[in-house]
Amino acid sequence: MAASEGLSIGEMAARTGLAVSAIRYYEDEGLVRPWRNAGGQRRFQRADLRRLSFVMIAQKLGFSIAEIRAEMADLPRHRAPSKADWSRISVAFRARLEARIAALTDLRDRLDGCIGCGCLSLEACALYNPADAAAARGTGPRYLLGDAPAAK
Amino acid sequence: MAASEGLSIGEMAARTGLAVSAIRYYEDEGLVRPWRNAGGQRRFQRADLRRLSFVMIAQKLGFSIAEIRAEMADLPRHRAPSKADWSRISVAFRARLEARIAALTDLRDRLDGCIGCGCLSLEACALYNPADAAAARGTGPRYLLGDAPAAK
DNA sequence: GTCGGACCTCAAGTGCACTTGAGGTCAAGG
DNA sequence: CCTTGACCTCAAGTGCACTTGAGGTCCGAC
Repeated sequence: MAASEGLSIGEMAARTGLAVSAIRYYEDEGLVRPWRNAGGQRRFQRADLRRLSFVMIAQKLGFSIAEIRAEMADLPRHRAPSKADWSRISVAFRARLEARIAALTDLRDRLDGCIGCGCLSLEACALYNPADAAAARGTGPRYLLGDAPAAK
Repeated sequence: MAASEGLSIGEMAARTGLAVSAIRYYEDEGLVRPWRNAGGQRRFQRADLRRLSFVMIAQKLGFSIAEIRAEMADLPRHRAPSKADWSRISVAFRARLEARIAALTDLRDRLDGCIGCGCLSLEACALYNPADAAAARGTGPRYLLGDAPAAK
């Protein structure tokens, strides 16, 4: 039971609540980088629990995998991230979060004056202009609240 | 140019900023119900501009088509909805919106104490429990912030 | 040593919200 | 009357975030 043993994918799944298949998918997406044991099975660092947790939270907040990958790019690849590393991420993340909350609140405040009144015939309503920008972004489901998905 | 002429799908697209194909899709989904002219082309009421606008805003807020359909179910099907109809919807909608904002704010407040500290090893962190509920909901992309998709 | 469960890969399927394409019909201006 | 562009239907494709399945390997307990 040396510290170098690492956690199996099943243990990771049990501890995070993620499906095993989801964790493998996240590996494909570059969000975690387990090593392999002699038999070819994945072994995870304890710190990877945090990485996956971060992924889960960010997902819940509406960030795409690409965005999350970008957000986590600042974490050290091969060593367990320190408390300071996570704090740095947290600051950037919090800013995005604040922006999202502000956008929602703003929308809510305009909604009262907008949906109830006659301006929903649009042309003049400030609510739609941001939507137009999103509409120009091609196929697939749109990203929420106008945040551009992080490229590549 | 009698009032009974109605708007073509192209006009609707131009006025809402939606793609023509998206409007047809929304019809398939039951979000608008245009009638057909002699030649089989769709004709829309002016009030449908509002319906589509509502769809666009709700989409931006992260509601699924099914949820939006449920939300709009209270609107009169065959007559142009009155200001009172829209206000009713708006109230319900605003409540969902408030809940979403509250969830985000709450999450943000916990994030500071959570991501920066050691608790992201989870097991005890209040952030994950809601996520577990979402994980039980089967295939496909998860809905944001724990709102259940409207059934049917 | 053998058995079952956990693990592996790779390909294909799923759900949502659309878009694109093929192959045609309709309507308004010249 | 004829053309051109807007419109029609229906089937298939797309991107994201996964899951499911087939077919096989590994490992820990008995």
